This record gives sequence, structure tokens and C-alpha cells, in this order.
Amino acid sequence: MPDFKNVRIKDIAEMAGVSVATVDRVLHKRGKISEKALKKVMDALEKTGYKPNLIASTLGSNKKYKIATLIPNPVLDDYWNQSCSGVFNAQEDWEQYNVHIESFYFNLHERDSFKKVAEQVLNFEPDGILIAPIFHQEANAFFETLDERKIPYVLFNTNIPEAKPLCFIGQDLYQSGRVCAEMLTARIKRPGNVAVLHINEDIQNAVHLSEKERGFRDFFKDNRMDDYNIIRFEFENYSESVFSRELLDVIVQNQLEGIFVSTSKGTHLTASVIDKAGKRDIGLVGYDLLKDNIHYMYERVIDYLINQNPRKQAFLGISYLVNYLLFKKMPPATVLFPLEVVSRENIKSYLNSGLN
Amino acid sequence: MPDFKNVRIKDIAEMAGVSVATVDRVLHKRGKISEKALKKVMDALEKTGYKPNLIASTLGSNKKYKIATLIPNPVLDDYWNQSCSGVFNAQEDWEQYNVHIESFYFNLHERDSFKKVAEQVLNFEPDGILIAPIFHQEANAFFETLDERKIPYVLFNTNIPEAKPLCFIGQDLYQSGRVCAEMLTARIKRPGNVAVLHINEDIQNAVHLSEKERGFRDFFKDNRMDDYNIIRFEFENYSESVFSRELLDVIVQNQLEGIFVSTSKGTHLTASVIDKAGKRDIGLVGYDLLKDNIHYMYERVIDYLINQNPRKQAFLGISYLVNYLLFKKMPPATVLFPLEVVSRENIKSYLNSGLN
DNA sequence: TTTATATTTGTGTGCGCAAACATTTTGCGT
DNA sequence: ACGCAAAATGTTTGCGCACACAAATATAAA
Repeated sequence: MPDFKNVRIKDIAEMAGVSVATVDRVLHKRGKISEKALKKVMDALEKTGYKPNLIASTLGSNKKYKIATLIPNPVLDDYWNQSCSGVFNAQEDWEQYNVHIESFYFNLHERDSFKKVAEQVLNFEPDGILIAPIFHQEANAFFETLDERKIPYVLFNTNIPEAKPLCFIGQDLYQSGRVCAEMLTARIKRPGNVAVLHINEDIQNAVHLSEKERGFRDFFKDNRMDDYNIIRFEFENYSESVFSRELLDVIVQNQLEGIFVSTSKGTHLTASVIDKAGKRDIGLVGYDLLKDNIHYMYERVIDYLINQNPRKQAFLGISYLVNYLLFKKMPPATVLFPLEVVSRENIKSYLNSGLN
Repeated sequence: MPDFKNVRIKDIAEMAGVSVATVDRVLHKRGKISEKALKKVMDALEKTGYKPNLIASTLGSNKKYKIATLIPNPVLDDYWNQSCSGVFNAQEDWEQYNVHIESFYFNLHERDSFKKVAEQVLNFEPDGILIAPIFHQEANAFFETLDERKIPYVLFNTNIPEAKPLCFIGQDLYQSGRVCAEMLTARIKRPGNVAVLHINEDIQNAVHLSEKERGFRDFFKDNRMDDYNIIRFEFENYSESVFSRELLDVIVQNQLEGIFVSTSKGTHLTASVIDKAGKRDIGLVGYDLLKDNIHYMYERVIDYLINQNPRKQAFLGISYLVNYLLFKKMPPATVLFPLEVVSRENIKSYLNSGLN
């Protein structure tokens, strides 16, 4: 072990026969530099394989960074509550590094709320933003402003193809649907009717959900499972009681063997109906480790949950932003999380490991 | 936002009416301090909620840390190869921080090799060690030395109850067995004979493996699946051809419906035999995303793999050590990874997401 | 009281870099 | 050749902390 002392800017400067400031200028592409000096410095950089000391760098540039989050209000929905706690975790990790995170919440059900809160975010003048772009159109308008002002942003949960974020964090929805089909058919012992349930407050997520449905259906097609019949149902702006009645109708009339619910909240709503009706023999696959979902999984109403890991998504989003701002480290353009299959037997291992 | 400027040692010193050195002394419990000064400093510390700037701290103490890994040779086994790459990943992450990681490999099949290499590790005089303590007894002897010399170490993969590591990283083996039973029974459509296969080079792992078997069996018991019959087989120091023949005998004679293999290498060995015999209707559940296992999963020979995530285990182990050394951050005593269920449909999502 | 010695406290420098500030060099018009 | 601005380069300070070193104070021995 040669105990190789890391090359410093000073070393580079000496090698190139210039001052540290000149080296600094080429490293940060600031100021003007003569061709000659540039070449000399570049050569030295090349030869030594110089890597900046990020510790010293962050200490030296005594900057404060402000990061904003723009996500649905966590009190209205356990899913977003988990995203939120991911942000908090990240906050703890980075508070040492002079980064301040301010959370802005919009109402999941009102697009106007998004616009209003987005405005507040701009007033906050953040150096970076983590966004869950629920409302397609409004989000796009917001992105334009951000692009103009050159404020970097990371999207998670929902992708917006037109946007040019630093990074998108989410899952492969098509494949997610396929996994659900796989698990549902593993659960169901005799083929028959299965239902895809889209339970959502807003038709907005149409693309989001139909991607999952497409994957779900393709699984049956690709595996030649002709003995299954897939029926699709949508519930929108439901009231609890109406939903309950209608869903029961659907179940009974179609003699459903299994149900795939495409949303996390919809999952425990459905589970609740099935539970009350005492129809536990129906296979049920849905999304996420929400409190209620966990409960119905232990109760054997829900068979499998696909974990979208909102906590980790948000956490990683913040980490990417910070790394970009502090260390100029470019995140991958897209990060698709593993499609975690959660069952009665491994659910505890997911809940206990603080890693998520 | 009050733009709260972080309190520095200097601030504390002023508040307490002492010099920075005195504050430094109480912070690090070094040198002697008068009662009076101590109290004043402590009060100021308390009042301000002082938190040291770790960035400045690491920069200031211009220490070099040496970390050693003591793991099986990666060229002999893809599983350990993955652990190894986890170490490399960690290395990249931390090389900025003046930490040097040196890997020491022992031969998985020779306990003497472990002793010899452990000796080398000691000569290296590391500040921390990541260990896969395959050989129970030899490991324990090593730990004693480490405890004496107060060298912190993190264990992963295999737990040694007597050891006093900084942290153990692994999985709940009992529960792991249960998950395998769950997935195997989900795969098998008609109950019958299922086999537990322990395929291992060394009887050493007996505890390790029988924990999994216990969980496997308990699943059937707890779910009153009396229509299943569980048979146990061990293969030790096998030659490829002998193994192949014997295993086929077992399969045919018992008319196996499903197989649970308790080791990662054993999984593709078994898959290979099943594949060659054209017996894909047998359910097969095993461990880990090894290259060969992935292949047989795509080939529909293996149905489910439980991911032990050796890469992430090693990566996290190093991270914990570094955080402890650099930032005095205590890791949790035990970290049990989620029991990830990998299937044909979600395997790509695991392979693609660089997170693992 | 003096001197030696232990105890307690204070000062200064460097870690590697960023950035403000200072200086030198160049090009150009007159 | 001169003046002058722009271009190019150099010098210095400070980020917050660790730690070596220096100084001051207290205590004990003579």
C-alpha cells in the first residue's frame, strides 16, 4: 500500500506552473483562461486523476441550500404520509451540511391547490425541488417556470414525459401490473373471473393506472391463461357506502375469484368490503404497506401487496438533489424501484428493517 | 425561517468565557478540566444544543482510516462475488473521505485458510473490519483478539451469538424459511411431497440451514397443510455427477411436487438437474440472484428466489464502519434485511435498479 | 519565600477548498 | 511610446474543527 496522498489543487497548480486560482478556474469553468494555461492544467489534472475533496469543498464554500418539497398533504393519505417521513429522514441526514428542507403540501383533490402551493414554493426561492406531479397539466406549467429559472427538480411517484427533471424516481407500472397478475394467479387455485379495480379520486391518473392494467392483462395473454376472464371496474368520487354496495354487487354477480386493485388506498377500501362480507376466499392483490393494508394482510384478506416504497422514493429524491447541489453529482435520469412482493410471511421483515 | 446560524465551538467558548481548546476538551473528554469550567461549558452546550460540524471535523482531523474485509474468495462463488462488489461500491463512495479499504479473502472450503488470512488482517492493522464469519470456532478466536485490541468489526451474512460486533447484518433465517414455504405452496397447485434440500460444502452451516428448515416446516404446521409431506435431504461434498444421479432418484422415488433449496449455489445445481431431466412441473424455490439462478428463472425452472442481497449487506456493513469511525455514529446492533421475493416478473426490476 | 512540578487554560496552525480581492499582462487605439 | 481597459493570473482569507504547542495558574516541596 503506497499510502498515496491525495492530490490537491495546490499540487496540480505546482505541476502546471500556475496558481491555485487558475486551477480553480478550470475546475469550475469560471473566469477567463488562456489556452496555454488551460492545457497545462488539464494535463496535470489528467495525469494525476485529480478528484476534489468534497469535504473540504463543502466546508470552503460556506453556502446554505434551500430545498423545497411539493407533495400532497400527508394528513389526508397514509401513502403521502410515508413519502413525507422519507423527506424527514433525509432532512436529518443532511442538516449538518447546511441544507434546509421546507415542505409544501397541496390538497390531493384540488388542482387549484397545486397551483397555489407551487406559487409559494417559488417565493421560497429554493435551490432544488422534490415534486410529486399529481396534476399533469398544472405540473407542466410549473416546470416551465422552473426550467426558465434553472431550478433543478426531481420528480417521483408519477412521471411526466414532457418534463425535464434532474431525475425521475418511480416504478415500472406495466411490469408492476404483471407482477400483480402473477401473484394473484399464484394465489387463486381455480381459474375464473378476476377484476381490475381502479379506485381513485381523480380521473387524472388514468394513464398511470391503465399502464398497470395493461401489464396485468398481458400477463394472462402471454401465459395463455385463457381460463381466466378479466373484468375492469372504475370507482370515482365514490361515497363509502355506495362503493361498498356496488363492489359487493360486482363480486357476487361475477363470482370473482380474485381482485387486483391498482391504488394503495383502494386496496384497503376493497379489503374492508371483502372482510365485512366475509369473502376471504377471494384473492386480493394491491399496493403498499399502509397501516390499513397491513392490518388486512394480517387478517388474511389481502394476499399480496406490491410495495411502491414511497418513503424510500422521497428519501432518495432528496439525496439526489443534495448530492447534485453540494457535490455536483449527477443522478441517473431514471430510477425504477424494485417491485417488491410483500406477503404475510415477509411483511414483518419489511416493516422492521429500518432501511425502508 | 430564522436562518439560524449553526453554533460553533467558538460561540460556545465565548458564551462560557473560556477558550476553544477548553470546549474541545470537554467535547472529546480529553485533558483535565476544572469543575467550574466544565460546568460553564456544559451549560452553554446544553443551552445552544450544539452539534459539531462533521464536515469540518473530518477535515480538521486529517486522519486516514484503514478498513479490512475478511470474506470468502469471490472467484470461487458468485454469491461472495456479489458481496465483494458491494465492498467495491462502498469503496468508491468513501475514498474521498480518507478511508482505505483492503480486501482479504479466505478459502470458503478451508478453515485453516480463515485463520491464516485473519492473521494477515491483523498485520494490516485496520481501524475496522467487515467479516463474514463462516467458520464459527475460528471466528470466535479472532473476535477475542479484536475485542482485546478494541478494533471494531461488523458481521454480515452469518451471525455468531457469542460475538460482540458493532453490528450484525443479515436476515431472519427462520422467517426466510417460512417465506419459501409460502411461495412454494403458492406455486404448487396440488399438494403432495415436497423436499428440503441442504446442499453445502461444509456441515458448519448446520445451524444456519436448519433455521431455515424449521421456518419452512412451521409454515405447513401453522397453516394446517397436512396434505403436504416434507422430506429432508442433505448433500455434502458431492461430486457433480453423483449429486445429479442421487437427486433424480429422490425426485422420482418421492414424486416430488416441489423443492426448497436452502443455499444459493445449491439452487442452480438443483435447477440444472431438473432442467436436464425436463421436469419443469416441479416447483422450485431457492436463494439469490446469482447468474445461474437468474438463467434458470428465465427458463422457468426456478419459480421464486429469496434475495439475501449480499451486495447490499456488504455495502451497508462498510458504510456503518465508516460512519462509526468518521462520525462516531453508532449503527443499530442488528439489521435484518427484508425477505425479498423475486419472481420471473419482478426479477428485472431488481436487476436494473442500481440500488442493490 | 523560592523553586520545582502538576494542573489547567489559551494560542496558533493546518486540513483542502471557495471566493473575494489584488496584481500583472495583454491588446488596442492614439 | 503612452494610456487604459480588458484579460489573465496571483495572493489571501476564512469555513469549523483538531491538535500541537505555549502559557498561566495552582499546588507542593524545600
